Amino acid sequence: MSNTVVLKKHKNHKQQDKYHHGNLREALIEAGLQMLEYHGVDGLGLRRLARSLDVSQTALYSHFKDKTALMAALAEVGFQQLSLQMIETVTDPTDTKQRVLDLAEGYIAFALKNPSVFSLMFGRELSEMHNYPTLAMTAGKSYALFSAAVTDALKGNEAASPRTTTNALWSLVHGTAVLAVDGKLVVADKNDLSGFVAEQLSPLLDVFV
Amino acid sequence: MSNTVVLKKHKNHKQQDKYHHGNLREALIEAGLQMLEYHGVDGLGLRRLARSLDVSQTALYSHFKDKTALMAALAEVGFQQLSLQMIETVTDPTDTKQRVLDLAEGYIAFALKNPSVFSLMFGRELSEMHNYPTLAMTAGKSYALFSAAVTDALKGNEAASPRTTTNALWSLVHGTAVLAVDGKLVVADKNDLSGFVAEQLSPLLDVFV
DNA sequence: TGTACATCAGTGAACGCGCGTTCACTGATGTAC
DNA sequence: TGTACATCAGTGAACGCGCGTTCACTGATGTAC
Repeated sequence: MSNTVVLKKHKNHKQQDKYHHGNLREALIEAGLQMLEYHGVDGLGLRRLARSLDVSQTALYSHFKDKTALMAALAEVGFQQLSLQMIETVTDPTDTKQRVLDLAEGYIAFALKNPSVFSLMFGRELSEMHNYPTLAMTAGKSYALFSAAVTDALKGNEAASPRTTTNALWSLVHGTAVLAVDGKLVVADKNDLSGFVAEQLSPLLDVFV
Repeated sequence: MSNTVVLKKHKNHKQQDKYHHGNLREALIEAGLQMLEYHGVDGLGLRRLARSLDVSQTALYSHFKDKTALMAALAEVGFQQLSLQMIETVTDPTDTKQRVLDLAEGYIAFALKNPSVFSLMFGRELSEMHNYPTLAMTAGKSYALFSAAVTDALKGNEAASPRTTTNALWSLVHGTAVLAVDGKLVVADKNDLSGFVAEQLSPLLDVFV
């Protein structure tokens, strides 16, 4: 997260905490992400959120212009976590094909773990993403991560266009994620996601061989 | 559509029409599909729908148990139209590889033309799809259409599992549709969808060669 | 043929709900002198 | 060091909104006799 939690001095004075929260922006984002997963995108309400933090229902207007701005912030954190999870799933960075597969697995794992944030990140609610430049940038970084891996893996294969191949593979991974989240593709063994991903993706991955 | 429009006799008596609509169920579905596309899934409201048909806001309870039942009906019609569009897009049924490609194009064309119905069909709102057997069946038919084509195309390739390959290709097509609908993949020339689909899918379609 | 009647599609008022946003405000803070 | 003050995070009441669903009802219909 770009906005790391900073404990203000006066957090020690219990009396004063009742008025100035001191950390409301971060608290809103954290609670918002949780509420998103518990109650779905439709269940994310400003009043409900404020209630859950024991704060007046308008307090958040000191930190976000409106509901959309809050959602954009949530989506941005989502993209940061997505990138993180993708990177963390990479086992051997030197094996270019395996790297693509691992990034894909991280992508899908994130979607399964955070289905509502995931759908907020890619859904129509925030289609005016260009209104939120930092969100667009953060989303771009996630894409670049995958794009770079695919391009690397294509080295030596002059026939395939990196851009087209990236988009095709991204579609494949994204489609798998979406269908798995919505329960249309069943992940047999939840503890062996990498097995599922490999099986699901391998028939089409021979592009690289 | 399974429920074809039947003009009742009394439709000729204008006086009486004001009370008995005579065709409300079909009218609700038609108007519902329209409202879905105009105002999005969240914009689909029972009261708004009733208003648009000049009917009391509770009239629809004579035809649908509740809002979810109406949405299930809308989704079912969606799947019927999806199947139709897929079939209509097939050019040469004997060319097994081209048939897969054409069905995919029909799938994506439907999604682009009916983004909100599409997201209703696959979204979480109706995840209790098993509560609506005819919906599940109709959805199954769309899947079977694609599955059969893939299986045919794989004839002679003993290595590939039809089921796994179907799911992988479906994910690819579905992912392309979703990303295109949400504006993450840009369709350059709207009048040449088949070109876009071919370019987007071809790098991964060598499974069949 | 004419009439009594059951059926049921559609009415209209009311229920209770949660929502996003505005507004004038107040209390706590850190800072400049 | 102590005090006046600007800043601004958070308050609380109020706005107007649309929603899904319930209920007792009524009007038009087709049918059985």
